[in-house]
Amino acid sequence: MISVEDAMQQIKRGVDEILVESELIDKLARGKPLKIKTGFDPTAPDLHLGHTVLINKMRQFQELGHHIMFLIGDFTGLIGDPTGKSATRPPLTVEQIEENARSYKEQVFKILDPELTEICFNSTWFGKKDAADMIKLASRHTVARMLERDDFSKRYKSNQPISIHEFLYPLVQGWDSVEMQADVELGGTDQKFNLLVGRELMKAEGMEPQVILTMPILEGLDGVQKMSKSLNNYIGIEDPPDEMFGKLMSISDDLMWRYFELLSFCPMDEIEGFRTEIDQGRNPRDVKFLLAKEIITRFHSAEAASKAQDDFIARFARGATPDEMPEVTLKLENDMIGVAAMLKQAGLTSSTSEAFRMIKQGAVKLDGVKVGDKGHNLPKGEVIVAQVGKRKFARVTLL
RNA sequence: GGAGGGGUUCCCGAGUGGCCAAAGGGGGCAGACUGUAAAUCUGCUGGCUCAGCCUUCGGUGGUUCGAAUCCACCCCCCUCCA
Repeated sequence: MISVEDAMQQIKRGVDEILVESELIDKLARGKPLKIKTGFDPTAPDLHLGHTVLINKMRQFQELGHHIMFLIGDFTGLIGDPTGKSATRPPLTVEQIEENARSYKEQVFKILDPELTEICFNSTWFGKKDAADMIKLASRHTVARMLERDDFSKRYKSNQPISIHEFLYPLVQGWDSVEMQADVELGGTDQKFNLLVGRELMKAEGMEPQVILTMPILEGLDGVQKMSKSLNNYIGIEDPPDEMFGKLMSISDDLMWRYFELLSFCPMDEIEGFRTEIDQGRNPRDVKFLLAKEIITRFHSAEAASKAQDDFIARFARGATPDEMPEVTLKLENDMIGVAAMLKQAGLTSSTSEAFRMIKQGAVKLDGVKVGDKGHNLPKGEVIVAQVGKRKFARVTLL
């Protein structure tokens, strides 16, 4: 086993905050595997790289020999998560939760070692609690303390409603730590309050409190807002290799360093070496290649990563059309079809109007030749490669 | 329960009878420049059989030659009071 100092140095990578650091050092110094808890919603997991920041940290602990406890909050899921007051989420059924858990494993085990990961469900202990137990749990915390939480206090001050049961969620999450006897709980920075409640409850139970370790929320492809599906600035871990490659290449150089720190397993001193090389004239693009390949290797394979890079170079560095693209067959009603109608039907533009606009802007190419005439017609029987912008292609057969 | 304010195109937000498919900003898309970078600049940003036509301004009816704009009723949201 490596020294406590070395372990700490690795653990600190990318971390936002460790509370309390000295306690973590003490725990590590005992030389026994620590119980590392991380909780996830039981909602349908469609993980993107932002989620993997946390999972990567779990893996790191795993590599350091600690015991990973992957908690699925199915009990809370059965009630329905109230966060986000605009829409009350429908409670999940037991079947849905089981399905989601299966899906979680499939995705998460691309990073974690299944042999060394324990999957837990908080319904195991909360399912047995009755109303009196819950009231007792509720009595463990005060309203004033709850209002310390930033989003609660903001809502309270601005007269936004806060449902009573929302106060119960931090307590439920905290109690999970008691049941699991967690040594460390990992979470996003937005979870800090909830994680601290876990410490309080453990202390009240006479246990040694968990150390909490928060990870930053990863910025999306725009480099500013958090990575999320709804902002469409994400890279899904199930994205195809070419798409992952393209998305990773499109991030800014600044963001690349951030991604290296939080998404790569490459040692920090090596990453610092890349910085030096770029300062000395190395093309940042080539370093970005390394990042893209590492990530695609993780979620697909080394072969897929190499191929994605080759395709990328062929397509963008040399301007070739990709050899794999959607095949579309259109059945024509007449002998001819207008370009705009064809683009829409082939799914390359969302409407005919948009197709006209794209043509006007010089974004449309057929077999590599720019289309200038928006009234251009194509005869039946043609097979052409249609392109809109730099990235959208389709091989269209007109029947 | 009472008093007041508001619902406009993806979002924010102007517009208070015709010049409004609707200012401005954001976002998005495209083009130039590149490393498909970022930043910057330019253009576009409801739909269609696209120099023309059709449908939009919470909903339904009405006034008018003509309504996002005026009237009636309804629905929803917010603020203050209880």
